[in-house]
Amino acid sequence: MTEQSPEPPSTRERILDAALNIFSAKGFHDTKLDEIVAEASISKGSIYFHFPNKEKLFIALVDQFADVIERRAREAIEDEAPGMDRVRVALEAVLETFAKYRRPAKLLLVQAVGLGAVFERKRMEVTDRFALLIQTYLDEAVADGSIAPVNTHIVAHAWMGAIYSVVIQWVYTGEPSRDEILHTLLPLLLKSVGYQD
Amino acid sequence: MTEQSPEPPSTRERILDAALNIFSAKGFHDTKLDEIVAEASISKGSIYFHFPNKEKLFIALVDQFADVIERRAREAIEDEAPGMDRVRVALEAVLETFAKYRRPAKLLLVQAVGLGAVFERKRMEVTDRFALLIQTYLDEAVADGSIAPVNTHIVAHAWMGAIYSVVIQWVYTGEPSRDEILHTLLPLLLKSVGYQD
DNA sequence: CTTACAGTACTGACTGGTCAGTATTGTGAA
DNA sequence: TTCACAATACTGACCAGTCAGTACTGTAAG
Repeated sequence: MTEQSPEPPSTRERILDAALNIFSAKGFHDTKLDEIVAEASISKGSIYFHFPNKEKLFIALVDQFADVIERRAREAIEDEAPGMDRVRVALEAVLETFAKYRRPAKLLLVQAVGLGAVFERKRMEVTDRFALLIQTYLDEAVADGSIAPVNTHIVAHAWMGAIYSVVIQWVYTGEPSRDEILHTLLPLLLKSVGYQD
Repeated sequence: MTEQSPEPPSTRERILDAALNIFSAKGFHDTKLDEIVAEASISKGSIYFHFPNKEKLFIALVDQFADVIERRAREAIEDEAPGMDRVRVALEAVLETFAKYRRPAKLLLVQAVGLGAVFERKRMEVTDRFALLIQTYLDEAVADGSIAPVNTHIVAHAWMGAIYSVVIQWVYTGEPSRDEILHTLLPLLLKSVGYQD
């Protein structure tokens, strides 16, 4: 994730890196802290120095990636005028980001689901955050007449699910390709609210 | 699920019932077999008489509900002529079924995700099964000219994700209502491939 | 009909491996 | 010598899975 460091990565970063690798591959419960210790070539004590427990370590990774996604989307629309173009570039940015980070994508979209109540809340928080982001821009587009009025709340969730599902499929199989996704999914979503380029 | 029995439910059924309740509420790992034992008023040994282990018990529930969904979809299209109408009634049937069975829906869409490798395979199996079903009917619709040619594989996965996402939202919050979902999501999906009633 | 044996369904106290988390000690920089 | 950080050995709660035993039903031979 953080690839600008010229200095050797800090212990904390090495833990996060290793944790990301193993959590994303095996899921939360099947990952032993001792595996992370081995992968990162650090000690168990270090993990508990930098993180209060296994759960918080996992959630730190989820938050980290959710932040990246949201930041990229916001950066992308920065110099677009309000309207449907904003929606388009935001979607492009999100899809690009997922495509670039396969492991974090799997962590967020697959491994963070179906864990107990604590994680459920986190998952809903992230989901709502993304859905609201989409909804805001959709509402803008409705307001300025780019698209016809719709229940943007449902549309936002439907879009999110569509993206998630296709990205998950890609995470597992490598298919469809990044380009195919962009060229099929993007028009599909835009058409679904009656918008054509 | 099986509501025709006049006799008291068999032990096996009581186990499945209790397991559904608890698994769907707390997830796989946070559910103790002893809780299922208490809820079903049976003994721990009984579970192991009827099921080889906890994992298989969970998967039995997943399979059970996946079968129901698929059966209802197939029944619904039975006397529709090929074309986009089949797609529409199948979607309606699936949404109705999810709406009718909230707990199994949560089990399938949330609790069956993010568990280890064994469950991953099962989840993909179910996902592919549904996606292929949708894809088949979409291909029919393309073939007979109801809609323009598209990558039906991607569309199928996108639709599934859209449905999942909205249903999950409904499972947790009760919103949007069954009717709202039908009246917003269904046109949304149909429009996404350029089809209008 | 009754006794002996067998098969099936179920019980619940017990066990043993696992693994998150802790206690303790080590170390090198300021 | 202090303090931030790291290494290691250890603990004990937890819980899936086991198994010896009970209950009940069937059945067939004497």
